[in-house]
Amino acid sequence: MGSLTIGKVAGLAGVGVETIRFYEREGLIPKPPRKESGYRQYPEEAVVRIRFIKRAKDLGFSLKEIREILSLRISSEVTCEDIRVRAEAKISDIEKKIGTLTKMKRALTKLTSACMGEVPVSRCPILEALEGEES
Amino acid sequence: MGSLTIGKVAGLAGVGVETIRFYEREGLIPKPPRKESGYRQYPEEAVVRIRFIKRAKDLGFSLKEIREILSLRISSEVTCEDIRVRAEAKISDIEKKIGTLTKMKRALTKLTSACMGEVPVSRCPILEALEGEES
DNA sequence: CTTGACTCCGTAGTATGGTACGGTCTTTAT
DNA sequence: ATAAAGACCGTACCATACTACGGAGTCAAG
Repeated sequence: MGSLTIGKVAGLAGVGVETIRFYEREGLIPKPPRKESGYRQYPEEAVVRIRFIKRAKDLGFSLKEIREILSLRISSEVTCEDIRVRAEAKISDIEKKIGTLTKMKRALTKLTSACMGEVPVSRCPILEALEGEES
Repeated sequence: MGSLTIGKVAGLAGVGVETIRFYEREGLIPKPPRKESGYRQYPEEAVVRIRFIKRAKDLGFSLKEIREILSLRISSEVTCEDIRVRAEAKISDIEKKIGTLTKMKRALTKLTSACMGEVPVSRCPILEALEGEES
């Protein structure tokens, strides 16, 4: 108990076994301890971590960025100042994404109301909603 | 005037010329009219559309999904009902993304406060903040 | 009226993020 | 005790989204 095989972790996290081995090679998850047989033994936390990776990927973060985000933790090797600066940079990335998504949502909502017959649409509201933006 | 070369569009949209030709092949942007020489002539709207594609990509939408979003417009070929249904599905995707980003942001903010010396952090707040979630 | 920057096209190559294969060893359920 | 299911490994393959190449034609500034 308190230790899962790779297949269990994969099932719980909703990914394939090969994906977990891939993430291990890529340094996104720590190498777990092994049994004498060589089988990997994961703590339950591994599931949480893999689910996090999955979500972050859906949000447009690359594995490289995710690795960076995951490495943001307090340790003796990095200064707090350094962590703060990097975390703040990620926060601002995230805020930008939220802002753009909010605009897209408003545009789509406008489209649905137009479809309810409330407004005649001359141009594409999806494109209009994002006009005049700097990336 | 009112018509741009592919290079101009690329510059204004912040992508390469080859990317635009690629998007055209993939059906993400309409085929523009040509001069007798064969040169593409883009309306200024093309820039807006390409910038939209760029942003949507950053937010984790695939080109396939972006093509779908961009095809959501009122025309004689699709019923309003159909558009409404598809737009609402996209809206709910977007809301989910916003929700997850908001959680990530809160987690990172917590991390920065911890770094300001306010709280001692025992476990990783980034992972904790997303615990117990279903995708 | 030349010359350098830009366009055309098809095809090939690259980076990212997996996914599959296949042969061998381990675990587990009957 | 045995067989099916699952794990091990390296390597190869795949889809997505570009990016580069090369040879030829076009445009526009001096």
